[in-house]
Amino acid sequence: MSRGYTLVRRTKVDALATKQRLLDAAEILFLAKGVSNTSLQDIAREAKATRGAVYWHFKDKADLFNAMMDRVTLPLEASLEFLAHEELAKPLAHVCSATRQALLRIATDPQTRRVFEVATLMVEYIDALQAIRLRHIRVRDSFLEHIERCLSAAALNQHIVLHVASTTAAQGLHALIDGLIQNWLLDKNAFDLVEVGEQVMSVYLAGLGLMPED
Amino acid sequence: MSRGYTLVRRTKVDALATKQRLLDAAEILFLAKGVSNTSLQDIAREAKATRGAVYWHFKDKADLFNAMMDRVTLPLEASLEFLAHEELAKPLAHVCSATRQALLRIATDPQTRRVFEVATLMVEYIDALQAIRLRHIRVRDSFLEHIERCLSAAALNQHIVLHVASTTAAQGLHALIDGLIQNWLLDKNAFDLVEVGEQVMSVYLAGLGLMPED
DNA sequence: GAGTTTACATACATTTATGAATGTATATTG
DNA sequence: CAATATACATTCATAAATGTATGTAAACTC
Repeated sequence: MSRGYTLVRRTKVDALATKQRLLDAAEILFLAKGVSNTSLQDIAREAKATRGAVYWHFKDKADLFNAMMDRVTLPLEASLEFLAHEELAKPLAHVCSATRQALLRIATDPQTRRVFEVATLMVEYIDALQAIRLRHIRVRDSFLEHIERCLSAAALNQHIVLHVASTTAAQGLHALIDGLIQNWLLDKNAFDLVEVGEQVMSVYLAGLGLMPED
Repeated sequence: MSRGYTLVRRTKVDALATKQRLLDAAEILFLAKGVSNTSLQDIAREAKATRGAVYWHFKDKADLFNAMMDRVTLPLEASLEFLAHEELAKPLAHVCSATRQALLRIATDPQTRRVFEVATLMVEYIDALQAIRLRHIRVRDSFLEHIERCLSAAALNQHIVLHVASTTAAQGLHALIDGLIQNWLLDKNAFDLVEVGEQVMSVYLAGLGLMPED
């Protein structure tokens, strides 16, 4: 039964564009209506495509979700990885500026903010999406390791002994930043993320007995 | 068409018991499969009832969800309210012990932990459930106010000036505890919630320039 | 330039959740 | 003790989402 198929010409570049449009649409809709409340139909429509396109590019919704996350988190992880291998003359200043960068990015880059907000507020950490929980844990752990090394190095540099175990110190710093981000996402008018972030972090570092390096 | 209805006797007490069983079932299933992935059918079955019972006691899933939250958070909020009106001879010790209590409760009381975990990881903050987001914000704000008053009072008592604005100081402390809880829920084997909580909090308070009161 | 693959669009079958409607036996009330 | 309300259980109709299967035209390959 041959009925009117609309003329199209799809090159590889077009296909990639379609894929990105689908991911863009997913971001928007996931944020607006929640992940499980958004159907693949919705996504296709928003991207001006059909479910056929969705199923061509992705196995299912979980796969699409993961791809959406990857688009933002993989670059972030890569830059973290880079930072981790950097030589650290001023480890403390390094942690501070890296954190500042992260907060600034979340506060100013719409895509990053969208995806973070989806990941923290608009998705359920069910089995089918366990990849994100595991990745979340993995990223956190490598982040913790990095912070811990920096704090230890800073303590050594400044000839002091941290007031608590370096692992604990790192966990606290991470919780502080993480908690701040979550709270900010919950209500963005409550405070200035970057400003407050810097201040409370220096409070915490002072509490550890560390002096600012700059 | 009169066909075998199973004999039952339902008194008001029974009805309340049924309602509680439904809420218990919801807690378990929401935690295991996520809120939106759990049907009212599932809940009824787990509670050894039918959807008829669910719709009798609750308007819909959102209503049931809110009732489940209320069962745990209303008592918590009440005790917070109580603390807020308490006379504060030792404001800092008070904040510390209240926080300790909270962490201990989350770490040891299964129901509290379940509901917190559902609220942070297993639910999407969609419009239909906006009540929880609003409540979350409301509870946080009253909590922040309380902390801020305590920190200001402590600073006054100790004749010092906080290193940052009291609002900011409170936001940091809250983010620290909140972030710690979230991280612990994400992976309970990563660290001891109560132990690490106490340590990082004292680090933070020291950073503010405050001495322990006890 | 014929064949194959790509990149979708469309159609179909199945499952599933929901809300409303209705049935009904017991409890409660006047 | 008769009437009514309670506390469900059952049934029904509908809507919606998913995955798969299939159609198809343009792009790519040799």
